[in-house]
Amino acid sequence: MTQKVTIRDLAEAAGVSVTTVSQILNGKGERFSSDTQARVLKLQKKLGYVPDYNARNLIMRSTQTIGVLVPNLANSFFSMFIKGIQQASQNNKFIPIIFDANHNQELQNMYLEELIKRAANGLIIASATLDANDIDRILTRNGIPYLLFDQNDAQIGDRVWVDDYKGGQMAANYLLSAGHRDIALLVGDEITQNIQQRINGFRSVMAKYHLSLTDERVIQNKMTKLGGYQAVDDLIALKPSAIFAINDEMAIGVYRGLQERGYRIPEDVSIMGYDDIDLADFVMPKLTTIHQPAFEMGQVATELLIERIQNPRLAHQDKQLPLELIVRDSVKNV
Amino acid sequence: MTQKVTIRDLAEAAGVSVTTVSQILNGKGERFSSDTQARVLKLQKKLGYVPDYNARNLIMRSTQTIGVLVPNLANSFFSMFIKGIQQASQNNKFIPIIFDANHNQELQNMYLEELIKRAANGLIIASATLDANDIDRILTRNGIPYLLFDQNDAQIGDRVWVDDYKGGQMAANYLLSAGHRDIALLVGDEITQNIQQRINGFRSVMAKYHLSLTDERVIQNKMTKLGGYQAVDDLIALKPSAIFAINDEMAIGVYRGLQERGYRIPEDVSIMGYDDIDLADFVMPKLTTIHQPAFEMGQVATELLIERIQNPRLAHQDKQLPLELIVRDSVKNV
DNA sequence: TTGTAAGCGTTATCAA
DNA sequence: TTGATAACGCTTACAA
Repeated sequence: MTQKVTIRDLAEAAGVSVTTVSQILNGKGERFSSDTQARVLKLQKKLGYVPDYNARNLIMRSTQTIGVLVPNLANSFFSMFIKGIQQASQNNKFIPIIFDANHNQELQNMYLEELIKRAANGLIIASATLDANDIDRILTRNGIPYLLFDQNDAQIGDRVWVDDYKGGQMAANYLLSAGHRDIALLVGDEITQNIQQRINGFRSVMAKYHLSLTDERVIQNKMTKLGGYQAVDDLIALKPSAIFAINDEMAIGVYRGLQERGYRIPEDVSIMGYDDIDLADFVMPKLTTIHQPAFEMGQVATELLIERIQNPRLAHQDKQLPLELIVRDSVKNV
Repeated sequence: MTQKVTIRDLAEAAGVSVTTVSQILNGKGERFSSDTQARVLKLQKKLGYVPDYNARNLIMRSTQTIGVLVPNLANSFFSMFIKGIQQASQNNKFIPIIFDANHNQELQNMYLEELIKRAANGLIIASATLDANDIDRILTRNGIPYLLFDQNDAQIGDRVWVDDYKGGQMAANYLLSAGHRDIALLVGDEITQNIQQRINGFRSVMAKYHLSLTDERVIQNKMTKLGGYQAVDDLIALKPSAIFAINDEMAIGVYRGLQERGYRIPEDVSIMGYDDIDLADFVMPKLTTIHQPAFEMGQVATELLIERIQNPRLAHQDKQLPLELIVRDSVKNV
């Protein structure tokens, strides 16, 4: 339908060989007479010749593509993460292909395979539903470097990370120093490694205060606004003075559930989130939370991955980014 | 680094020819003994063989790819739109490549070119910064079908749309029948064709009430939460009893600005949005808005495009989807 | 029931 | 200065 003009047509029209055309068009044509060069270039324009992408890649073995798998595009954390990826990719002349696995394992497998098929030069996988060892097996076998993120087993491969343990501690310290003792924890239904760390960090500080977070004070639900909303009855039953939601999306769901039931935030119950999505600054009251540098994480992940692609023998890369406590208005001193 | 597993490796391992492997893996292997078939399939899994995309496309001449250009991934409307695209693509065995043009014309041109290079079979362009005629020229010359969305000139090519004029009317009717007369309008800084329609529809109803929306009652800013927030001083200066924000993102920014200044919604000023993003249901008070079926729009756009790809001679396609007034709590009767 | 061999459009090697 | 020719990994007539 498109591109009927091949390099052969062009060569013929110019009365030279395909080698000549190829070399000239790829900037390796200094050795040819300027006459020939001019002729080829001119005819390329005239015939509208565009090298066939597939044929080219077949031999070049580089698609300048990285694949990206996220669990949910609609989560602001991931849209920021993706924007970071796009930015860094662009700077390095790579193209990111993005898939939303929709928290669905089957879909994720399908996309993973699709990305391998399309000869992505590297992958960023920010999705927890696949087993890290499975990923490693299939990708390593295909010689594709990758970077796991938010994963069950982040030890494999390069790594960009934040200290979730410390993040959990920061949250706990803030709540406890504000005087809260009756704390409930709201987490997702998939406890990934990094989130487990958050929980552990949180618990460690509680322990220092000789408080314990028993299992019945830990509520699980989907890691979305709706999940947070649906967890509200469970949370209320615990009569907490403060709730730590494991991400901002859930926290915002909790807002709605509490407010619908007439609870005031933070007068009746304090809320603390995690992520610092753009929205956290736009809800009422503004959400106190732990800032994760999502955009920067996307950038750095991409940069590490591209370095790895360009130099596979590189030593293990590991980059940590800082977390930050963002105090807003959703936690009250008691 | 491990070498990529080729069809030859697999054939060798199975003790058969590459033809056999190729046929079996492409579902044309009935003629081979079930023993052979089983062996090949099993070894494929074991070796993790994935056909080379470039080599395959080189022969098959179809990338099964559609390109997608959106102005801003972080806007929930577009994340939903994309989810619809992904869903429909998946059903039709296509893969969407998604780019966030970030409201940046240069970036958009770059991505457009990239998509052509990569031989995308079709494009969905939901981004207003390119001139529709430019797009048409470039894409038509390359024989790539496309579908414009949210564009300046939606007449070209296939079309999936909602009746924005009517949407504007619905919003106005609701505000006016709630008794509001001092209305301010908040719009984006790029007035695309569809948004102009919204405004026109809104104005037409005002006119019926013998009210006019003078230009100084129309405030412009970026179509983001932050843009809405930044517009608040301008809005307040107009002392409106109600504000119609041209999208929900902006409405939510207005919420914050008003609430920070001590205004109560809807007691002191009513707000009406447009889009019905997931968030609209989670802010306080819940946002009254016009529902656009973003997910479905993505689905339908994709289906139309794929039909067009598979049958280029098809007559002009045009599909309209319904809007709906969603009454929540941000507009008060006066 | 299976295999041989000819391409697809490109770039890279090496000889002329 | 140039050009044959051999890959690249795959699908598909056509043979066997």
